[in-house]
Amino acid sequence: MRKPCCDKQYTNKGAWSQQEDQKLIDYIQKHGEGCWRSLPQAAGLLRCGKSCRLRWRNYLRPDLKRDGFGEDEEDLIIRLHALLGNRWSLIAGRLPGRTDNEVKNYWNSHIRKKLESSHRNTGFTRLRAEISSAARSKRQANVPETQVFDSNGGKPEPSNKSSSDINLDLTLSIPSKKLESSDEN
DNA sequence: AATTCAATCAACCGCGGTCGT
DNA sequence: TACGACCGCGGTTGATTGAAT
Repeated sequence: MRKPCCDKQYTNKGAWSQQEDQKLIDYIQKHGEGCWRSLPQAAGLLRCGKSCRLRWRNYLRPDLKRDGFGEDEEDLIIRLHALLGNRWSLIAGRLPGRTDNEVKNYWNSHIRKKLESSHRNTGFTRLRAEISSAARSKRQANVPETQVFDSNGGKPEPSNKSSSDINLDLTLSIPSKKLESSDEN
């Protein structure tokens, strides 16, 4: 049987210090993202692997954008959320340099309120209608709302594409590479 | 200037799927 | 095949910061 991933008795919790960050960065730069279970001990960190993974992926990764969300990103999140629901990791996968946690936080703190208020006014109404109609046509084709991959190799149906020029191709791929070629980022 | 409240975001928790023994 | 650990994900919490009073 496997050993437990960490002994919680001997792990730190809470905010990460600069030294901890540096240890994690140094270790991953040398050895890459490997086994999170053994990483803390190997890197000399008193953290559980889960915490290291989260810190790296949400904050320390060099390819992360640290600036605010742009309008196009916000628009894309709204559209993807309409298609995927709360599949934050999938949504983040279409946004280079963004993490699932970041997208989730942004949705909960900004977009949700914006959409709620726009329901009363109009702002996003047209967009929402567009999204709903796309979702409706998918349902009519007997595709569950969150089932965006088809059964033959993961390629989405061409008809699932919205009228927008935003890339809603949900084929599994390395997002940054794929988007580098199609986006201006 | 002090206090209160709301917004934001990093981090934790628990669950489900996958994989190793 | 069963059991249990690992990994990744989504939901939630708590600390911090800024605005309002």
